[in-house]
Amino acid sequence: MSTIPAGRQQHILLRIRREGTVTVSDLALELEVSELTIRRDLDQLASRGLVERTHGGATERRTLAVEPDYPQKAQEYPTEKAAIGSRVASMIEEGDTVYINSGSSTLAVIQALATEDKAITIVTNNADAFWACKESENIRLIFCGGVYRQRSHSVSGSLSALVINQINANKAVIGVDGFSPSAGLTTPILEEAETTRAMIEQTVGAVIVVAAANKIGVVSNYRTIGLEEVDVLVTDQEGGDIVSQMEIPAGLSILVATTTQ
Amino acid sequence: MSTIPAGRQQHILLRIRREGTVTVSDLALELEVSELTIRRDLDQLASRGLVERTHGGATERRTLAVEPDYPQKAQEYPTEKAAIGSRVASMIEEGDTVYINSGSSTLAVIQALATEDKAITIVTNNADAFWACKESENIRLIFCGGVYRQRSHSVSGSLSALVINQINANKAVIGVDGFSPSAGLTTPILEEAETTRAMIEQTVGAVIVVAAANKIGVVSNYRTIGLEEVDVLVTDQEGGDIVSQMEIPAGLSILVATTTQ
DNA sequence: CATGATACAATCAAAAACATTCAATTGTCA
DNA sequence: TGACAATTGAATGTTTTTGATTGTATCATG
Repeated sequence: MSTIPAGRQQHILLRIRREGTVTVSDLALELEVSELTIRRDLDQLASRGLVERTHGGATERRTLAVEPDYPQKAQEYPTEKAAIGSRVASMIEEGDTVYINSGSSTLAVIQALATEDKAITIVTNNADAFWACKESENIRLIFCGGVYRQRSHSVSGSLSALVINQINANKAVIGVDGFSPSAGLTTPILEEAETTRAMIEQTVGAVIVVAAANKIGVVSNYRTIGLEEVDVLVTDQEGGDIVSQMEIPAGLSILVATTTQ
Repeated sequence: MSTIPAGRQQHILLRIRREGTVTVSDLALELEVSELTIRRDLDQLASRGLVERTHGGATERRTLAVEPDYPQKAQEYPTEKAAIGSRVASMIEEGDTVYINSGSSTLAVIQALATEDKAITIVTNNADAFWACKESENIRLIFCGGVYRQRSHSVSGSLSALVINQINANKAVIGVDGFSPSAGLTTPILEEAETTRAMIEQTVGAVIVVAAANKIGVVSNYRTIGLEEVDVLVTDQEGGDIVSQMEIPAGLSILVATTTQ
């Protein structure tokens, strides 16, 4: 047992990390010093931001002081989107390189992939992908550069295309704001449309579109691609019903993700 | 048992690596020399950056050659870093385009800029910049593309350089893991060093380095640039004391950020 | 809301560790 | 052998750490 401050503090840190909290009196007994000394140790550790001081002891430091709180507003239909997400995730195999653009539906795909943690490469412009993949050891995450847009939590523009043009993927997961037989895939932001189009152009395999029911039949401002270039549409139960009454290209297959699985 | 200094110091290093901390008195007994000799050994090892000196002994040095475990390191010395952050932020003016690389110190700069919310453009590879700037209406945030590294919360590599080469900035805020008169600025990750160097090459104005005291005098694995290319070093009180005893280039000015403002 | 118990902050004196200086020892090279 | 540098340990005063003491703040009960 070290008798110097540094050794004591290291010991305290270990205990806090293992047990979550420690008390001054326990530590004083265990380390055979006065409680006053323990208090001074804890105060020092707290001033370095390594522990959080409490009355009578200390606790583990809460993660980051400011945690990103995006997910809330993005989750409008959480169960439906999660179902779509895991349905799409099941189509991605080990070794794949996948383009995934921005949007709450595609974020659900990233989250599903993150929990499965397969050895894949994700190329995305969705800024939320960072925290979604924070515990996925096997996922290689490549981020497009570009100008950040707060509203969509994503980057886009010519700088993004610069990066995308360097990378060929064998699958693309594309979220849209409008899915229509006549207008094709559409989004309300020009740069987003350009970035999405660049992704699809660099994809040699399946182009998978994810769209919940409230996007089906909708036409937004800017067109990315037509439905002819899409291989699969993954939607929810209600979306499937709407699509079944539409005229869609022959090569486009529809997958309905059921929430009760 | 070797009786020459080198052998003793080797032995000390082994013990520190195995046990985390060592005490002067233990080592003196074990190696059968006076405590004074042990202290001299530890001081030498510390000046080479191999151990961290403490009262009564020494501890493992965490900042050298080891990729930092981000969440742990992120908020060490929060007040000092916040002081450095706001000091640097005051040097950025409306209309500036600023390169900011990754690291906990530079994140503090971004946070300070985010609260001031001036009309500036930030170009960064730090993934935490997204949530840091989430309420800053006037800041234009451009993100470098590239491969994401979880440990440092940043992207780097050739894809980042691709984006950086398109953008000229008039200021650069650079965080480092090592600041040394002889070795210059150094970091433990090759790609980070390359990305940082690319940023500096694209900067026509002031290059501002931020480094807390525990980085001063430290040499890490990969060199980014020499001190001759740095215009300003912003550090904390303790760091200022250390730098004042170093030989630094004439063109490099030192700014000390005080916490008691 | 009062009250005892506990934890805390502030101050001070003793002990430990430290920096500094100087002399003694060792090893090396001319 | 003798000069020289490197290394080591002793002696000095200084700084840091520690625990005792005192009074104050906070907590958990009735």
